[in-house]
Amino acid sequence: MGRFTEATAPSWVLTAADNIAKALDVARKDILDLAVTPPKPEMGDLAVPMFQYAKARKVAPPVIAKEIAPKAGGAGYAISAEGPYVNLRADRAALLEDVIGRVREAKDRFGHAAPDPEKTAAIDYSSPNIAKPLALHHLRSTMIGNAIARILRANGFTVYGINYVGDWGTQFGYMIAVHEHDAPEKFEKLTLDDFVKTYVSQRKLAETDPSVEEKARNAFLRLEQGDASARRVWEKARSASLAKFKQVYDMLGVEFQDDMYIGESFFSPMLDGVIQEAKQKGVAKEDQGAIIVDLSAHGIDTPALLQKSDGATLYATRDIASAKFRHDKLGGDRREWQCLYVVDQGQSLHFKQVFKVMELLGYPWADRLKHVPFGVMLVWSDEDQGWIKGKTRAGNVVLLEDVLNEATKRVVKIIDARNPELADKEATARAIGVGAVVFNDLKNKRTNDIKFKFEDALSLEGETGPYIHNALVRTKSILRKAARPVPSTYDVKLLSHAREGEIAVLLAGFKEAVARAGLEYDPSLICRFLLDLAGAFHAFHHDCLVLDDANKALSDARLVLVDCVRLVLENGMMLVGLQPIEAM
RNA sequence: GGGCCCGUAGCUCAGCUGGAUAGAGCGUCGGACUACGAAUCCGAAGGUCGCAGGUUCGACUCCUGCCGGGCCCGCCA
Repeated sequence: MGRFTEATAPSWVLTAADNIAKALDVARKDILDLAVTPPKPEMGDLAVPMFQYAKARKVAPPVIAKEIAPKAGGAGYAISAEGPYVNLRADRAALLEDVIGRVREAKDRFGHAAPDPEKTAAIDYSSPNIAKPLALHHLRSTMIGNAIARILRANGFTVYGINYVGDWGTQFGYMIAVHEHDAPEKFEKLTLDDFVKTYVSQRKLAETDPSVEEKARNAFLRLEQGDASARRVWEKARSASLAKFKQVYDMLGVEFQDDMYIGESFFSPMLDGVIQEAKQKGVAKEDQGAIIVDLSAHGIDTPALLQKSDGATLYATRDIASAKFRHDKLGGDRREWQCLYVVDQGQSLHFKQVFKVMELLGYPWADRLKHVPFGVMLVWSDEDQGWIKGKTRAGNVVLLEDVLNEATKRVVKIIDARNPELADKEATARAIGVGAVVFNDLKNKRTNDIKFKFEDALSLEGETGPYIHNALVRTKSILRKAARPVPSTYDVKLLSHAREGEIAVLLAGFKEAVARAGLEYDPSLICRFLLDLAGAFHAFHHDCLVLDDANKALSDARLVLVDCVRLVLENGMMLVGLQPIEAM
C-alpha cells in the first residue's frame, strides 16, 4: 500500500507516478501502491522500489532503477536512482506554491472533501446512563465518537450524532419509589447528584431489606404501564441528568442536537413488534422459556437473547429496533450510508450478534452496521503498583468533570507563573487543560487500551495537546506582531530553507491524513499529523526569523507560510476537538 | 475450554496494511533565551521488535505453534 491514493495524491506525485509507470509500461496505480516514504529525508519525499520489476525482467533492481530514473523525469520534482529505489523529491518551490495556493483558497475547508449527498452516517457515541454521573471512562466513547463525526463530515458525509442514553430500566424504580411524593418545591430542584445519591443509598438498603427491591420493581412496572406519576419522576431524572451531561459536553466542546438524544426508552414501545417479527420470520425461537436467536450455524456460539424467561426484553432487542430506526430515519436511503457504534471492545460479541440477527431478518443493509471498538481505560494504582480498570465500583468513580477541572486548575497555575497578564485566562486554561486530557485520549490508536496517569494526561510537554496549542499560539503571535495583513503576493523562491520544505511536505499530506482517518475511523491519525506539523513549525520557528525589517520580501513570504500553518493546525484541531486559542 | 484485542528502548507509544541503517515523547545525561513565546529547540545514552518455526529476493509487518497480559463467552447493559 502506498502513501497516496489517486484521489488524495498531490499533483507532483501523480505526474511522477505517471511518468514512472510509462517508463515501466505499467499502470499509474501500481506505482502509487508501491511508493513508500524513504527512511531519511535526505533521500527524498517518496521512493518506488524496483524489486518486483527487476524480478520480472530478471535483472538486478539497481540496474532497473538506473534505467528508469532518467526516463521518468518531469516538472515539479527531481528523480534519482539510489540502489534498488527510484527516489523522488518534490521541487520545494513548486510544492510550496501549489500547497500554499490550495490552503489559501480552501481556508477552513482545506483538507476536506466536497460534500456528497450519497454519503450519510449515523454515529452512536457517548451514550451514558441516566441517573449516573459521567465518569472518566465515558471520555473515550465521547471524544472518539465526536472526532469521527467531525472527520466524516470533513470527508463529505452528512452525519447524525446519536446519544443513545440509557434511560430505561429497573434503576428508575428506585427513583420513583423515593421521589414520587417529594414536595413540589423539593422535586423541582432535584439534580443529577440527588438521583445518584438515591441510587447508591437504595442499593445499599436493598442489601438488607428485600422490600426496597420489591417497591422498586413495582414502581418500574408502573412506569412501563404508563402511570403518570411514575413517568413524572422518570422525566425529571432524565432532564436533570441531561442538563448535567450538557454542562460537561460543553466543557469538552461536544454537542448533540436536541432531537438526537434518542435513548432506550424511545424504543420500548417497539419491542413486542421486534419479537413478533423475529418469530414470524423463523429467526427466533423459544428456549428454556426465553426467546433466542440461535447463531451457531453462523459461527457464533452464543445465541442472541431477545426476551428473558420472565418476559422482559433485553438490550439486543432494543438495538434491533434502534438499528431499524436509524436506517429508516437517518440517511439509510443513501448509497453510502453507514451506521457506526462507537462502543468499547468488550461489546464486540453483542454487536456481532445483533448485526447477524439483522441479516437473518433479511435487512440488506445489515452490512452497513459497524462496531467501532476502542480499548478500555486503565488507571494507574499506586496500591497495586499496576494498571487497573477504573470501574464504577462504589466510591471508586473518577468523575470526568473533576478531571477536567483539575487539568484546568493546573494550567491556571502555570499561566499565573509565566504569563500573569494574559487576557481570558480562565477560558484559555480550560481550552489547554481539557485539550491535554482529550489529546491524551485520542493520540494513540483507537483499539489500544489507554493507560491513564494524571502526570501524563496533564503533562504540558512533549507529545501533548499543549504542544499543539503552543505551536498555534506562536503562529498567531507572529501574525499579530507583524502588524499588517498577511501579504497577498509573495516570492515563493525565497522559501528555500529546509524547515520550510518540511512544512510544505506536511501541509500537502493533510488531505491524505483526513481521508485515512475517515476510512479507518481513527482520530489518532489526525493527532499524529498535528504533532508532526506542530513539530516542524517549532523547528522552523527556532531556525527561521519571520519578522525582519531588513528583509521585507523574505518576511512577506514567511508570513504567508506561517498563516498557512496556522490555518491547517486549526483545521486539524477542530477535527479532534481541540479548541483553538489566541495566546497562552 | 472457545472467540476478539495486545506484546517494539526503563516507561508510554509510532512504524504508512512486505522494502533502504526500526522512529518519537517521557525519564536520564549534556547543550541553546542580546531575534517573532524555552509549554520550545539541538545532541548523547538506551532495542536479539515476547519465543520458535514457515512463506519471500526481502518479515516489526503475512501464516502456524507456543509463552505472557487484557476483554468477552443465555436470561446485566
